Amino acid sequence: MPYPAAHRAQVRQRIVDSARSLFNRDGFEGVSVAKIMARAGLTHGAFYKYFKGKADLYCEVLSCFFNDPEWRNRWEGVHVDLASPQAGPQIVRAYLSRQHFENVENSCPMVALPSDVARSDDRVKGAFENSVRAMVRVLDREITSKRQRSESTAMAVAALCIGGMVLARSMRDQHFADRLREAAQKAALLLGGWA
Amino acid sequence: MPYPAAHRAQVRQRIVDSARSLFNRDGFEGVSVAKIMARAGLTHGAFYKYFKGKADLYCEVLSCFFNDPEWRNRWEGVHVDLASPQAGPQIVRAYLSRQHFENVENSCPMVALPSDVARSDDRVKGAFENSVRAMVRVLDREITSKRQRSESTAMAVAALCIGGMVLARSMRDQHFADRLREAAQKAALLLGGWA
DNA sequence: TGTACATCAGTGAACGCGCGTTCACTGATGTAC
DNA sequence: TGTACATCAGTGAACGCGCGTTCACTGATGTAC
Repeated sequence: MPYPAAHRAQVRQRIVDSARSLFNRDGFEGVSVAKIMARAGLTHGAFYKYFKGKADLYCEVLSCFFNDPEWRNRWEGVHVDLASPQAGPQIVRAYLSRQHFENVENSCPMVALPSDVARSDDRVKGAFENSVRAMVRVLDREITSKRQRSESTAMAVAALCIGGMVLARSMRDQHFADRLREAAQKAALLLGGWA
Repeated sequence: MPYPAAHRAQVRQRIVDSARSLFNRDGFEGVSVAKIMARAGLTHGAFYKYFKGKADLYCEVLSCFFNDPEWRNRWEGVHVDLASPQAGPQIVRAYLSRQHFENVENSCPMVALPSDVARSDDRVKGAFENSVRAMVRVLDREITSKRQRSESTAMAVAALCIGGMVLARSMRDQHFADRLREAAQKAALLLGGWA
């Protein structure tokens, strides 16, 4: 077999990385297959050797963020140590950090794409739901160590993290955006019992 | 002057109403000028007699929801009385109600469109920001009556209302969506001091 | 009341464009000998 | 080691399509007389 097996996996990953950046920045409909492939260093024709269609790639992008253990190191200067007893507040602070706010391309797709997803089909929603569930699970574990019946709280903290960031990103006035982000952070820490 | 003055205003309003429903359902890029006009009972050519372009109409849709006092009666069976001492919790319950969740076309555009807006230009963001500010202002007034320094809390409650609904709308599993929505509602009532 | 007319609301063909996807092809690669 | 070859990664022209916007035109309307 010509070409080493690793080649295919590497190229595929390059396409997914390119797509995540571009979908985060321009949304599903704002990005063309040709642009994704160009950023990955290829032309559009090769795309269909790797994916069934544009929607398939979208699902993969939506699934890969919280499942990828690297997400914690994605925003420069922001530190999350899941083994620390401070993991809960660390996650909230990282998620609602200015770094995450500014780094749109390396953003969590849950912040950049939720209204797109709400209009998509069940496959896309399923991929998105898995990411939300993963986030709620992590938060839940950090909260249960302190109180009982925390899943509802974990969901609310996730909604505040994601919703606060979505809202802040849609503001024209950067100062108002900062205040929204900080208000969400403060309330999330309060809800989680970390204030 | 042929045609009564009211005619122009009525037709314009029909276009805006049509656009709000369609943008809510399919997003800015998912809706064509021709579809908006067809729903308003016209053909696409007439559009440019009323608006400078598609983006202008989008700004108008984003601005008109909270400024329109009718928003409180938009979801069947949901009651909000701003004069009542219970106005705060009433707003939260209405916003995070199942009726608002299900009625996508008559939804608040802040729920249906935030990730679209985050990718748009400053005019669009400005229109969206005005709606968010209007919501925060209403919530703030309801909270200050109970505590001091509440603007940060009002912002967090708004982020929970909007963010909780955005997230719930993006779920595949309707049961999980309900739980998210109810968790956000519970936490928002707690934060507002109405629990 | 009836009629000619100016106004302007609305129509629909046309424009240039970028899209997702297909497919016949080119050419780089590792393997067999 | 050198060479012929099978495999398949990648190319780019082509397809049908829907888009936002423009514009010359049609025709419904209220008004002037």
